[in-house]
Amino acid sequence: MVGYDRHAYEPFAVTVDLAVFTLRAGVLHGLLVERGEEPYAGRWALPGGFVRPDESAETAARRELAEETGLTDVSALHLEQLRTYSEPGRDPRMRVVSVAFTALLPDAPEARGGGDAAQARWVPYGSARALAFDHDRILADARERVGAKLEYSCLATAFCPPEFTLGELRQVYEAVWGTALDRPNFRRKVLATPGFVEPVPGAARLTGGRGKPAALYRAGPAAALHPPLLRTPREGRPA
Amino acid sequence: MVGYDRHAYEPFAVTVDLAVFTLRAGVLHGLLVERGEEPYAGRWALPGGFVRPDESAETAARRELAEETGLTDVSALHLEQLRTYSEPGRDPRMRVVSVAFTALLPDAPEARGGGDAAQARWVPYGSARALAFDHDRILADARERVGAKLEYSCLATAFCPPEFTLGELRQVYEAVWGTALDRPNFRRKVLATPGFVEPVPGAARLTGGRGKPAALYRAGPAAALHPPLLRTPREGRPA
DNA sequence: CTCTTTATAGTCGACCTGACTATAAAGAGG
DNA sequence: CCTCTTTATAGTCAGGTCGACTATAAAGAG
Repeated sequence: MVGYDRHAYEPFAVTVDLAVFTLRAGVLHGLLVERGEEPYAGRWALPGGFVRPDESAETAARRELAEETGLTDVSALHLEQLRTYSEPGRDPRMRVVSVAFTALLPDAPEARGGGDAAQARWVPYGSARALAFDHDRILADARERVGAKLEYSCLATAFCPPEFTLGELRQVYEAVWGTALDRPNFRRKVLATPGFVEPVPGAARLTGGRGKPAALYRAGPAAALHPPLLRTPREGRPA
Repeated sequence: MVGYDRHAYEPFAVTVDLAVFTLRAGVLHGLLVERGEEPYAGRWALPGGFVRPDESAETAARRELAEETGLTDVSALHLEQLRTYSEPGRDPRMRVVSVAFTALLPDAPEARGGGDAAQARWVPYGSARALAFDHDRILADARERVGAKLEYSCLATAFCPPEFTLGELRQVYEAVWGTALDRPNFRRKVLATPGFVEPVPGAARLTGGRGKPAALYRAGPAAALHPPLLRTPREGRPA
């Protein structure tokens, strides 16, 4: 970044795009909005919008998410920069550089449209196709990144409510990776990792559906998983 | 990215910044350029510059690196997006969004200044302090990212010439991690990972300095390390 | 009451890893 | 020439991790 004044520089439009994931009934869903205007009017796209002059990209991402989806506690969700997409021609009208983010949500409030979005909807990841711009690729990149981070970080708890069972935590891995995990082994691994989860002390037990009630856990203070929980595909029902 | 036409959007300047690393005599070095103009005139900074209207950020990164350092075979080096820095005020004069890249070089040709850089120099990582703008942070983020990627990818070979010894490969890990590794264990691990390295067939043996001559290896086809080579600090001389 | 589903405890063997010993092959310096 | 140092490489050994698997407990469905 040397010599601003020697080269003429062209102004760019800078936007943020958000790949927001959640789990609904054990299936990975992404948040999409329907475009109301050209180009790609009527097509589904990732939520996002322009960065304002006084904002960082992170701030803009939280604002746009709140505006377009009606999510309230935007300050609490897990937000992480994915990468920046800058290919010329990715927007047919002008030169747009977009900083993409990945966000993870525990609960899935039915999204409402708002702001610039005609409507917003949670779509199963496998059904999110033919999005506007290069958003197919951004969404795929985001899923791959999330899958990789599950291996060596405690990111999975970001998909869970404040108190959760180990079965719910396991479903996060199974949904994102698309593989089935051995229940006892998963339990042993998670409990053996210091700071990953900690039991809810009040002997609280609860369950959603059938089966033996499960103990509740909270996310622990750890951020990284050492050693990691590796993705080793196993034949069997893909969750 | 919905509704370009409803919100006024402000133009931004978009730049690239490069954190370029290499190994010289077993020590991690970063590439810095001296700024010739205000602001931060005379201060050291990361190489980089403005993205042109017809370029992607990746293309701009390779061009700037060639211009400012005289590196010739820019197409071969390992270049990877780090993240984008967009805080308002990170440039005192205007709103600049910068896409940061990390690059790894095997050999370290003495860098020459050029383009906008008054001069370019390889600086030991520990001595690269008080850089212009937020480049201290970018450089630190880049080193941390490289260190993490050494664990679960075959990235280390990007620091090595086409043919290298396992001792040279081990020095990469030791220099970036700042820890000493057990020689026999490192060798066992690397050779046990399929596709990480493959022996140079022609019974070629060579060495640089003292000690028994070492066998030569080439980078293999693998990109990921499964299972990973974990960073487990050990007391002893920090390389 | 039985079947299904889920949670949880535990076992067993293969494999990985860290720590360590030993041997080989070069240069440095007397 | 001899010895010391340095590096490469082979191998050993014990502890730990992990995948596969069995078993038991506790709930709901029918």
